[in-house]
Amino acid sequence: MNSKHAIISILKTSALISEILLSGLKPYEISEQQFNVLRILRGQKGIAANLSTVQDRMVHKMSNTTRLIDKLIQKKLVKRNVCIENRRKIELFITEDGLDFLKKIDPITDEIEKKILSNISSKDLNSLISILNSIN
Amino acid sequence: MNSKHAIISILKTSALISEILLSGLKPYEISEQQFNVLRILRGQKGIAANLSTVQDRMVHKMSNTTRLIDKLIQKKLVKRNVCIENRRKIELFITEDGLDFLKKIDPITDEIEKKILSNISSKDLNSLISILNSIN
DNA sequence: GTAGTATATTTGTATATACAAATTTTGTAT
DNA sequence: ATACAAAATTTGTATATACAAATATACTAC
Repeated sequence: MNSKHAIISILKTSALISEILLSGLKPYEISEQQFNVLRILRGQKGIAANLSTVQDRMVHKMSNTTRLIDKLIQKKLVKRNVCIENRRKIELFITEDGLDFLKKIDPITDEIEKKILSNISSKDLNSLISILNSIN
Repeated sequence: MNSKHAIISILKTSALISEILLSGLKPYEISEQQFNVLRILRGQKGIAANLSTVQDRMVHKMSNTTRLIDKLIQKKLVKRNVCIENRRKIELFITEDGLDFLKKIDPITDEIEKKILSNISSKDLNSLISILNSIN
């Protein structure tokens, strides 16, 4: 009974957050997934990431990360090299343009995220995080 | 700081749940959204639902519910009539086939949902639900 | 009743995602 | 070395979703 409620609450809340975030990203012409990948690459702090690493860390494990990254490369936000030690792998980096781009968007998403959670006490926020983390 | 963690936890948990549910639905060749609409129509208990009503209740407010419902009609799981009092509106019903179909899938999703949340105490489950509901 | 506006849904088209098969490279056993 | 299997990514194709414009009907004021 309750599990059904919980599941629906999680899915609905997530969909709501995605919609709000997406509308914030829209003026910048970047999709939620592209934005997500860009932040993963920034998190690497200069260390190369393979495609499969990126895929593992993505929120949505999608089946076509190659083409998603193609888009980011077209926009010059990401660079792609073939890995020398293992030519099957590729190495992905965020570019300077990519870092600048994120810096521009950071305050917007920060504000959206705070606003969405503004009703929640910080105690509840911590409970929420720990309960959710015990699901994964 | 914490809001970012919470947001990511919600999005990731939701994506995980969707993936697991989707893999459970796959043998039945129905998408998560189609399944969602079907359950909304069942919830109407025989009362007609308009397209816009369905859209409002959907987890993901998508822009093309017409074609999603076309698929359900092709499969004979849903019926569509033009509303007589207001010919702009349409009336949607779940069919007997649709009800049978859901009855077949219910135990599967029930089990998946329980399994996903099996680590969570019922006290935590209630906290989770109430915190999430205060976001929407 | 006509014009203008609002409502509800549908359609055209572009983009995104899913799935399976193909490609390229590497590792392993013989 | 050769054949075979595994790993990492890419590509072809089908389906799903997003967005804007179009259609159809109803409502309102004049």
